[in-house]
Order: sequence, then C-alpha cells, then structure tokens
Amino acid sequence: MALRHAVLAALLDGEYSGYQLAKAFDIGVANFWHALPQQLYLELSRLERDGLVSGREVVQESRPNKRLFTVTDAGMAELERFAASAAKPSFIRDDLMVKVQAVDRTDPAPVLAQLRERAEVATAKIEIFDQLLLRLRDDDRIGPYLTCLRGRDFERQHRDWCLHAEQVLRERSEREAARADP
Amino acid sequence: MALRHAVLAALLDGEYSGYQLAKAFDIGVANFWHALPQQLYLELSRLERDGLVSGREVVQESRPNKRLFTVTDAGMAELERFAASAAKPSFIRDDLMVKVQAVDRTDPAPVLAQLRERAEVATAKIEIFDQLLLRLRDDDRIGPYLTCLRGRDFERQHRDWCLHAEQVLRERSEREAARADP
DNA sequence: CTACACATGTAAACGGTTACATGATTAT
DNA sequence: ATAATCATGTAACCGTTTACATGTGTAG
Repeated sequence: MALRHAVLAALLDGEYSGYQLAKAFDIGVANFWHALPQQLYLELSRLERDGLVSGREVVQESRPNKRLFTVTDAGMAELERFAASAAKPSFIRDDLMVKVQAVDRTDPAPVLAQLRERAEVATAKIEIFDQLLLRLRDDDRIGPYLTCLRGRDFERQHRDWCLHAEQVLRERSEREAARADP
Repeated sequence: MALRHAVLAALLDGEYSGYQLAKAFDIGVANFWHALPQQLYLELSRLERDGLVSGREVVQESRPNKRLFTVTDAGMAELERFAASAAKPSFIRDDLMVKVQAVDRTDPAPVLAQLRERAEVATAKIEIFDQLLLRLRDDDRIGPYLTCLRGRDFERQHRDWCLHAEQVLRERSEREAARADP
C-alpha cells in the first residue's frame, strides 16, 4: 500500500475533496505520484474507514455536495511510520522511451511527432511549476517547495532531451532518405 | 499491455535469457521501465505463446540450462504498431519524494538518511551509464544511446537534488534544534 | 562454509485501470 | 448547442508483487 501515503502527504495542505485531490494529482503531486480520480475516491474511502482521515459533508446549492477530508492524528502517526521506513527504489515507466529504444528498427516518423508533443507538454508543466514555486517560496513548509523544484527541473531536462532526440533522429532519417533516393 | 513492448525493445540487442534480461532491466532498461525477474519469465512465456519471440534451449553442463529468446517477424510488426500508437503519459512513483513532501510534519532525520543513500545509489548508476555510453557511441543503433543519455542525466539531476534537499533540511533541523534548546 | 551468481518457474494476494453510471451549472 | 467544470462512486478486468519452490557451481 503506497497511494495511501501520497494521499496523506497531499492532504497536509488542508482540506480537500476527492475532486480537488484529483486535480492536485494532475499537477503538483503528479511529479512523484501518478493516480487516477477513481483511485483517489476509493482510497479516500479506505482511509476514512481506517480512521486515517476524516471527511465532512459540505452541502452546496448550485453544485453537487462534496466531502472534504483532513488527516487525523492516526493518519499523522501513519505518515511518521512511513517516513521512517525503508524507501523503495523509484519507479518509472515511459512508453515513449521504449519507442526511442527501438527506433532504429521501426519507422521513426511517429516517434518524432510524439517527441515534439512531449516537449510541448513539458513546456506547459514547467510554467505551472514556476508559478507554483513562486507561491511556495512564501510558504513556511519546505517539503512541497523541494518536490516542486525537482518536478520543474525534471520537466526542463525532459523537454531538452525530447528536442535533442527529435533533432538527432530527424537528421538521421533525412540522411537515410537521401541515401535511398539520390 | 506494455511490459511486452519494453521486453521486445530490450531483445533487439540480440539473444537474451530471462536471467540476462532481468539484469538488463536492472541497469539500462530500468531508466524507463521497472520490472521484476518473475515478471520477465512470465512475459517471455506469453510472448513465445503469442509468437512474438522464439526461444531456443541451450544445454549447459556446469550451469542450469537456459532459454535464449529472439524477436520474430511478428514481434517486429507488433513493435512497429506500438511505435505508431499514441504514447501514454509517463508514469512515476517515488516513495522518497512523498516523504520529502510531508517532511515539515514528520521527523526529518530518517528522511535525511534516505536522501543521502539515494544520492549514493544515483552516483553508482551514473558511473554505469557513463561506461555504457562509451560502448554505445560505437554502436550503429542510436536509440539505446539516446535512452542511456537520458538515464544518465536523470540520475545526475536526481543525485544533485537529493544532496541539495538533504543540506537544506539538515540546516533547517539544526536551526529548529537550536531554537528549542538554546 | 558462506555467500553470490546462475537459472527458471508457479500461485495467491494485491493494486491499478477501464468501463460503466449520473447529473447540474457555467462558459463559449 | 457544445464543451468544460463540478462532483462521486462501483464492478469487472488486468497487471504486478510477494511468497513459494528448487538446485548447482564458483569465489572468498
């Protein structure tokens, strides 16, 4: 069980609904933990059942009602235990890298397009992180600042690599084309 | 299904046994795909059943027999299809980052220790990648070179971030200690 | 004589993804 | 009109991890 701890850590910011958490996992938390909204709703229910978070119903009129969650003392104790336990090695899975690994034996054209698209996505993320960093500088918590910093630098490097790989592969395939059709 | 394609891409290097593949997934491939040995044995069986790889038994005397696998034409076609399909966003999960995110509310000491350990692991990986890069420069395949480059740069940045985070957190907790016990 | 490298697998338990299900309000 | 945002969940399926299972040869 591990999504559990990512959710608890994210809830340290304050009260969140499942929906709001899902958005947080789409931006900030997404740097080090990926999760789908359905997973979060489920995990919040389990955390509540286990007494690690407590939810309160907020009745709204022009919107559906929502449930806001906060970390309980038991939840904090669980986080403390987690922080002191041995960390598993980090875990990465990236389809695009698999495609690049195999690109010498496949058609490079679709890979080139995907590298460019990735670079654009990364650029957008960098901007979001830069804005988040400005806000986090004035926060007294250092943890979110440090993870956000890592997120931004990761995306920068990822963007640069995508652009570099795209250029190298484009030049290669142009050379190939010229050799095949002189 | 996705481990499938990572295995096919890794097998482009040549013949591998499950055991050898597991080692490759521990170093090179690990940059963009994480998998346990048991998973690889299982996936190789499935790939063989589906005709995407073919295995041949190699009888050994002073060691247990092994099965070496190569990608078939059908496997190459599958890789081609995969390369042209839309790439899922990359997927990351890192316990240590979760711990750093929450560090303002937990005891920082074990997190500091884990950051240092991670930095050391990263340093070791950087050396391995540097050596791999030297070999790959003389290879006519560009894909493995590009992914290895990304792996090395990722580990460098990760190491630097770990050391930076460790320093910042250490200074913080020393200041806290001084304030509590003047 | 202890640990590590070689070598392969199965079964049960767990976690994550996809598809399904619903429905109001607000902005373009 | 259409799309996006708000808002929450369940069920079936699939993939991953952990535990189990076995055995030889080589190096320290």
